[in-house]
Amino acid sequence: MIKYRYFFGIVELIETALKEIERGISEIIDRENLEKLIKRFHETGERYLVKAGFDPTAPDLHLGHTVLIQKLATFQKFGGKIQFLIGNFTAMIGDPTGKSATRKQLSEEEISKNAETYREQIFKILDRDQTEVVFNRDWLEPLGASGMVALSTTSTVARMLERDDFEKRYKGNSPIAISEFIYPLLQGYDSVHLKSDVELGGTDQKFNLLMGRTLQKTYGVGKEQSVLMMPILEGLDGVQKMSKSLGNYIGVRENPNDMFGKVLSISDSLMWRYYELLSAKSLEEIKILKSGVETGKLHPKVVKEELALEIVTRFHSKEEAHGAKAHFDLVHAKGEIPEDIPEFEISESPIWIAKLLVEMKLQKSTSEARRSLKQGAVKLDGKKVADEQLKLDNGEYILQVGKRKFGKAKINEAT
RNA sequence: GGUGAGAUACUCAAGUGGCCAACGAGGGCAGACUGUAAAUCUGCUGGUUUUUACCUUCGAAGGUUCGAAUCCUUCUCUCACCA
Repeated sequence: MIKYRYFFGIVELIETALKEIERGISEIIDRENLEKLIKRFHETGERYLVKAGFDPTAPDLHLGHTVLIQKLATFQKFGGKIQFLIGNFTAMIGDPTGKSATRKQLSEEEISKNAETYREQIFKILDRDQTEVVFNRDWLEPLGASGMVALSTTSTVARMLERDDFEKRYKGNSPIAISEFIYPLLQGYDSVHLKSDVELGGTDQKFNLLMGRTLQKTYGVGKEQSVLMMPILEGLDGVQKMSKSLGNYIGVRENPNDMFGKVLSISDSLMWRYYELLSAKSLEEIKILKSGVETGKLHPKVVKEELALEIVTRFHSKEEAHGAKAHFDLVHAKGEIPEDIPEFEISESPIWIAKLLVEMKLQKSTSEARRSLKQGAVKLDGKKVADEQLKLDNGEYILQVGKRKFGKAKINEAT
């Protein structure tokens, strides 16, 4: 970046940086501060500190997280040094944001295990040299009870109740744990300790992010962080946010076939949202695709496939992405049976088909299996099963429930 | 600490002695139509080696009754108001 200094004026450089950084964001607080930081970088080469925190509440990162991580990568290009904060302390409390109920607490082992995988995964996107991975237990634990009390005097219950989700729960007679009040304070204190210049988070984090500014002021850090909020990526259902606990997510470590299939299963309208927040394509290119679909020149499915290819390529490889597409076409478009379906050895013969489906984990209970059979949702070797009393003898069979659940059964009577 | 209200299936929410495995809505699953999209229509949505039957569920444990999600007692938890 620096070398272009000789060709462009500094004002243009700052403008370019800001434009890139602001692409797709939902809100920025204290933009002037950010501008100053970028300017300082260009003049002196001094980097500014950009913090983003993640609570290791599940073992894998998903595409929702990568929206933020990609923005961090953008910051790295424009003079930001990333403070990648793993909330191994705050995860024990559970962020109350957006929740309608108190979160379950996680055990220490779970948290540290999850934290480790986070650390591995982020460097698929981030530059290692400009990233510092920090754990908030390192300073929150030593804070101790007295430090906590001091910290909690900086805010009031009334202030906490300003928050929508708390207010709703409070009015709706749902419980709010005291620890949940502590959460924003701790997150804010992280910014005090790290002396962050910028903090990045989801829009739903606004309250917590602003707490960082407030506390930096209260504790006399000498600066107040700019706050950049990213929109929340909707999950596969298109309604609720992508989240591990809701199960509507695409994990970055999922295999290419699943990843591809999941992207293709999102609705057409949601596809544009994913393009906006996840694609490396420029806004211009996306606009062209969109108008192509609107005028009927492009089939939406083709456009969606392109998105799926891009995403799979990012986390795997180009070859694997095309392999996944081929697999998808074979299985779904042509209605054929995939080759890598789970196999089960069954040692009971003859076995009632409903029971077999449960053994193969294609159905949860024989009652459920029975219902599926009645509805004609079960296929045996590609043919619909009409007889719900059917029993199968020794042999190999391919079972299918609905469109997506497959399994191969090897029935061998125990001798 | 006192008083009052409440706890029903994945979620919300009916049901106040038998017609209750429990209305309805959302969600989910499946079928039709499609592009494994959306929208729409239809069916299902506690369990059981077999289902016009049986078993277990309405915060927990006891009790009354031929019979309880419904009545009584105790307990646990939540909320509100008061202090």
